[in-house]
Amino acid sequence: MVSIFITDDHPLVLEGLKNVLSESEQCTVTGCFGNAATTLKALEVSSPDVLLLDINLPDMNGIDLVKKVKALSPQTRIIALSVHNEYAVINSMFEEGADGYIQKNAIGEEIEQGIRTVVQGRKFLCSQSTAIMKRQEKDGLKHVPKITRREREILKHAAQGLTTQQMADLLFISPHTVESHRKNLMEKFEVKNLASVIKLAMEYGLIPV
Amino acid sequence: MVSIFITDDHPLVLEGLKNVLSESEQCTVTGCFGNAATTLKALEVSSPDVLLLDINLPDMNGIDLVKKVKALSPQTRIIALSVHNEYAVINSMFEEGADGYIQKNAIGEEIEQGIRTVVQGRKFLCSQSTAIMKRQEKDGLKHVPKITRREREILKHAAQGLTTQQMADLLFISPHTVESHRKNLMEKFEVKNLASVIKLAMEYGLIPV
DNA sequence: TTAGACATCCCTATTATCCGGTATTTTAGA
DNA sequence: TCTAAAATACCGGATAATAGGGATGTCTAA
Repeated sequence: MVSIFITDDHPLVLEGLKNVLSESEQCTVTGCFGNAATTLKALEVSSPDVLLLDINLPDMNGIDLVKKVKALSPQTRIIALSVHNEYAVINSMFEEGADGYIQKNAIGEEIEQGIRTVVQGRKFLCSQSTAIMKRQEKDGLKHVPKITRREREILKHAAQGLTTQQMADLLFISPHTVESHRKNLMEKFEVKNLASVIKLAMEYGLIPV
Repeated sequence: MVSIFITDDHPLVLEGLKNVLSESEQCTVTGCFGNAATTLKALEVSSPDVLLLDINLPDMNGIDLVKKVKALSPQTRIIALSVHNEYAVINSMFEEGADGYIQKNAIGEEIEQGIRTVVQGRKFLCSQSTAIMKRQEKDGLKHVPKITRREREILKHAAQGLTTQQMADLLFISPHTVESHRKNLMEKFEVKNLASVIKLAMEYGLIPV
């Protein structure tokens, strides 16, 4: 019997997952959580075989969460669930220790198949994500950029429409410094202007809404 | 007995909704759809009492879809489902004829409550959205801006990082024209630079991923 | 058929952004 | 612990975007 934790902030998805898995003979859902904090707390006391993990939770970003989960419970296989389907996100997830990646618009059977695959110690990708991985191997970012605290701050304010001068005044630093951070952001995202940085950062869930 | 159509591109959510509603004595799900096209086709031949409608479908934006549904089946009450929770989106939905708005992280009971409310001819808002509506009444946009085809095109290319000159070359128009469209976009979104236009447009689902 | 929206084009300041650097302070690894 | 790397901060010149005007032909829905 495969024990399973499910973490998702949408009760409806949680309901759907429980429903799908209840039909399976080999699985048993031993825990359901709505955010990162309760999931991590639960992992301190018990380790399921598989964790179905929504990587767009309100209280932590997916990459950091996967890392923490692996540290707490190394033997637990992690299947990342996401509405997004981007090469960089998928790649980063696997680098951090995820064992599977399934898009949320996948059908129930793929979830079961994913669970079977990861408990055997193999990696799993849903069909749509497999397609993306094949197609986008050349263009686009390879990973979700790791940005610093200060850069995240600049990013947030820039997305709100603040100018360099306004950010400088707000953070008590020189406008040149703000420009420097912005430049680094553009380099990390491999684009030529801040508008596309913001687009990518939003797709990657790096800008809190 | 209240007949219900459900439209959502995530099978798991569909599963969760069906599950929640199957427990209710008064409701019966008479149709499930995964996109706008099949939903509209079904509405041509039958009209449910209530349509639970995900407004972030792959093939049509929510505002246009609600308008089309109302035109096809005026007596059907529409409850919009969305992961987003923005004043402008909610407001625009109601203007287009929606009867309810429920965030996808709502619990099952709120869905049932919403259905009961709209069949009585009243409007329904889930608790989180009610909070947003109260809080953000003053600042921010009142509606999702209606943008033209050309503006949408400029928006898309700008989000990809193209400069004015590059867009002009691509679309065989003068750079002045591109600047004009961009200026109009900033006016419609009531912001002072294109970066925040892109942020808002993404939040509103106006930029195809 | 006629107003209104749309798409197009133009001008001039002003301002912000982008780019190529460098310097100082933290952080983390050997 | 010491050192290398990363993060943070700063500068000046070139380029691009924004503000705030205005104008014209076309298409479209009332």
